[in-house]
Amino acid sequence: MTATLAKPDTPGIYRDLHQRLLTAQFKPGEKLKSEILRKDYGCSANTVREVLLRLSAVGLVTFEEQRGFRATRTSPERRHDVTQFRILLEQEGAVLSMRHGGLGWESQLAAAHHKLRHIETQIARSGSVAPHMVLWSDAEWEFHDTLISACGLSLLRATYRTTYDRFRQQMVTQERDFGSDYFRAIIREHRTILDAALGRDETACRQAIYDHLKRNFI
Amino acid sequence: MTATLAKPDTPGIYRDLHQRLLTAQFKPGEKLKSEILRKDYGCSANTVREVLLRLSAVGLVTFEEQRGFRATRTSPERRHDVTQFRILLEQEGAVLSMRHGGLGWESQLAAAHHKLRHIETQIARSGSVAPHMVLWSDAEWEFHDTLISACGLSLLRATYRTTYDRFRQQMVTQERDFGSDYFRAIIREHRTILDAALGRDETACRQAIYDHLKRNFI
DNA sequence: TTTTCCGAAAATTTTGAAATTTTATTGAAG
DNA sequence: CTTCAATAAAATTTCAAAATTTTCGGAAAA
Repeated sequence: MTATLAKPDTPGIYRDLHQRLLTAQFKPGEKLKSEILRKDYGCSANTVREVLLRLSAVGLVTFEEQRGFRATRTSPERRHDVTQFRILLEQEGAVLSMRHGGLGWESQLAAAHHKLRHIETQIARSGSVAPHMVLWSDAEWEFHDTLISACGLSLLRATYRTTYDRFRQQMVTQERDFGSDYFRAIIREHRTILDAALGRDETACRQAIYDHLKRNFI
Repeated sequence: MTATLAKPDTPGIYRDLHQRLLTAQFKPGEKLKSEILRKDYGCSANTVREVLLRLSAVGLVTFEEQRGFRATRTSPERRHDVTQFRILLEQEGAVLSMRHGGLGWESQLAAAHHKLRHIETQIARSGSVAPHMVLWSDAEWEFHDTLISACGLSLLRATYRTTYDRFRQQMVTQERDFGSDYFRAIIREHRTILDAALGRDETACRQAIYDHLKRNFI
């Protein structure tokens, strides 16, 4: 994979490393040596350093002065932390969206949910996630992002983005059963969130978001 | 000021620039040219770049691909955004602290408030903030940070730190009356927050935090 | 007058290598 | 056999300069 990029294209290197970190192509805590990555991408060590510095800004990479970069470690504590914070941001963002969002928001949310549901149904039927993984990832993100998109706070939304990515990074290494049953449950949960949001039921929406994510820290 | 630092000490440069950004020593939107800063600190352009990259990660500096760095702009919209987000994080953090915090937390909060109150009283008496500015800044931060310190979510606390700094950056440029009346009001507000927190009154605490910050976006 | 297009100057990004620091290895002493 | 120090190797950080891109100014065309 990791196609050798034509020219020292920093944004491209960033995207590629970002993707690799979110799909567990580095073991948690694994050292990210600029010398190695330099060869992977055919650029200088400094360019790699710059990208790693940016990735450490969003928490996917851990930086320690004078001792380089590592893929951020995973642990039950981190998973708990990132999950709880994600719940908090998503709940508050969703509630604000329900207050401020208009018909446009409702439509976008319904659209995002429709697409997500379609993909998840396919996965549940086929029983295997792998061939749909990228598609599903994008659709899942779009649904959750749309949910909070009308909150009116760009900082909340930006923080949610990085938190969502950290969440993914923590979970992708977790070996769990992603079979049909899992996805059938997920489908129900997304539907419940959608209904609560469109019904402007704040308490129900908070609960639905919690229920959707609680399996990740119990 | 900006003492010429002995050796290429990146953390020191970071702290100094951080401080300068929070005390409005750069105009909002002002270009931060590595060539200039390079001479200020007697280091290479690359070291400056690295520091600016890190500052852009916490939002104090704005980075645009191929067109360098600027002190983050201020605007009514940004002030609104950062204030609302700060309120949200502080309210949630405080409520969680009130649920999880024990006697240790109560003591620390009381201590932080005592120190803050002492400094604010001096300022209100003397009528001028300037000579106490650094002291007050530190004490104010410590009080608000302690308030949320028992929330149990390190990500919330870390996000609050950067949000608090962004808030400061947005506000320092605002020419307002920081006379005795202002500080007498602030003293009351901090006291109200303290009482609500120690009394474990979640609704009152939420309200007190809101009242403390609402002047910044109305 | 306004717009567009060149070329010069300025600024940013990237490089390759030197300087510094950390980590690993080896061997002597307890 | 373990502990510690000295040294060698490896990795990170910094530098100064080259390569690239943007910005600025003025002339030509509309």
